[in-house]
Amino acid sequence: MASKPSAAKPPTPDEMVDRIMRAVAERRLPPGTKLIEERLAGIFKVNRTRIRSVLTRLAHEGIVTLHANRGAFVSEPTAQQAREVFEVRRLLEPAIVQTLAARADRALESRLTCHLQKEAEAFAHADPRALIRLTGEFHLLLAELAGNTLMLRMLREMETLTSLIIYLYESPDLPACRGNDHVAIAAAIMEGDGARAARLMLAHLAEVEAGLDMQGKAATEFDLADALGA
Amino acid sequence: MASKPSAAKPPTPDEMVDRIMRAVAERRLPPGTKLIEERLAGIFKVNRTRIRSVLTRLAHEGIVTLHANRGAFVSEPTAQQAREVFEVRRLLEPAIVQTLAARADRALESRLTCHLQKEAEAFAHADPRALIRLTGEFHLLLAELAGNTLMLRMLREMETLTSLIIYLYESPDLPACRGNDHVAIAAAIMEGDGARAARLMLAHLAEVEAGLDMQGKAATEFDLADALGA
DNA sequence: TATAAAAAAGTTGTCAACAAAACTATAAAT
DNA sequence: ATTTATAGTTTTGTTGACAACTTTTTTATA
Repeated sequence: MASKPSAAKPPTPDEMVDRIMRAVAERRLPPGTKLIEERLAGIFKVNRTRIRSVLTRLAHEGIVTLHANRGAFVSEPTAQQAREVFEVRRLLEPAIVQTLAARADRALESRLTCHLQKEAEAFAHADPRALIRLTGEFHLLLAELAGNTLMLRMLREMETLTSLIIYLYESPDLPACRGNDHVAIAAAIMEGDGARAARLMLAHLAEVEAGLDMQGKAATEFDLADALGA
Repeated sequence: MASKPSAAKPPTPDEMVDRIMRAVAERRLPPGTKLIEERLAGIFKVNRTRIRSVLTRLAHEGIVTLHANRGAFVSEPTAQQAREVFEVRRLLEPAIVQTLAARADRALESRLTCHLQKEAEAFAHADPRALIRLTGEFHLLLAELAGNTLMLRMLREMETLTSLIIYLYESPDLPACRGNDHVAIAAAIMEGDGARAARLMLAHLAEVEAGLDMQGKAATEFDLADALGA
């Protein structure tokens, strides 16, 4: 009876941010989607003012783009922005796994194996939405286990951006991290081999980035701008 | 006549964010300061609604902390948060200078030498406020020159946090980067010696962090919490 | 039919007033 | 003298209305 009351409690701003971020990460809100304030207010049963602050926050994280007098849209990262995201991730995430390998214990192992099992299940059940979410959350789990909340926050943001980037630039192959990269990285961590874990993570990120085609869409946008400016 | 009209144009949200961030970085707004919405609205000649969104943004960057029904305060980073900031900076900034060293050219050199000259002048004129600002801006200049806007944004945020951290935890010696570290780093960059530049930057950050005393204040806070919880 | 102007609808930006909560000062009581 | 209760003040949180701007639809004209 209490599972889904029609008149639900109003969600906190954090919950709304999370739900929108998740929707973006799971690609239920593709890049370019317009986010109408009143519509969202209706969905969350909340005043427009609240939505406004939520959109401000999302815009600050780059997940949403605000156009003056025109509203909020799910961001469409440019190729340049995409490269920047991967550049930062290549600096942070290898360091994270190296740290984790140095202090690998039972609790950490169980968290990792538990997550990898979920990924395997999603793959086995051919549940692409869950798989997309889980492959992203693997990276966040590592950051969380490393215990640096600042870094976790930054990576959460970049992970969502990465989801948009993959949506925009990936060749049709669906899953971002489809190989067994995650398994190999986790194994290196649990064996305490930090250097190998870091190397594998770097290669993993490079592979994902290499799987993108950053010419197509971004190029047309630039051409358009040039054409109008000339 | 147009230099400072009493009825000035209303500043944009970005300008207000910048001005508050700068005031925090220059320590005119010390940690713990309460930021009263109506007061700010009066100062900027702007509606309270605008101030509200500005404070939301600053809170999202961690420079300001929001307490429900109690308002906005300039953040007082904990020792834990301080360590996290330096951990991330140690990962990003050496990489930045390494990149710069690889593509050092005339334009880059002139930007660097120009900035170092300003630092020297501020030091010579014994202008601590300018010196504090400039030492912080040196790190931002490097990020800007590296051309990664995402990283620049992150470092801007962390630089301001660092200013708060130094205020809270540094032993009485004033300037954060008082040595000639910046000069040495810039020299290594301009000589194209990326490895040395990275090593110097890492040492520089470690030195600044080592100059902090993260026991005192944070310890009392934790003790208080423990005492009340027991 | 195609193009351009004009009207209508929809959405965002701004504001001021009100409600709720927290803080301060004063007074009463132990 | 210290604590507790109470009233008053300040500040934040919320709401609804309206103005300004965009987009869409309709209408008029070539």
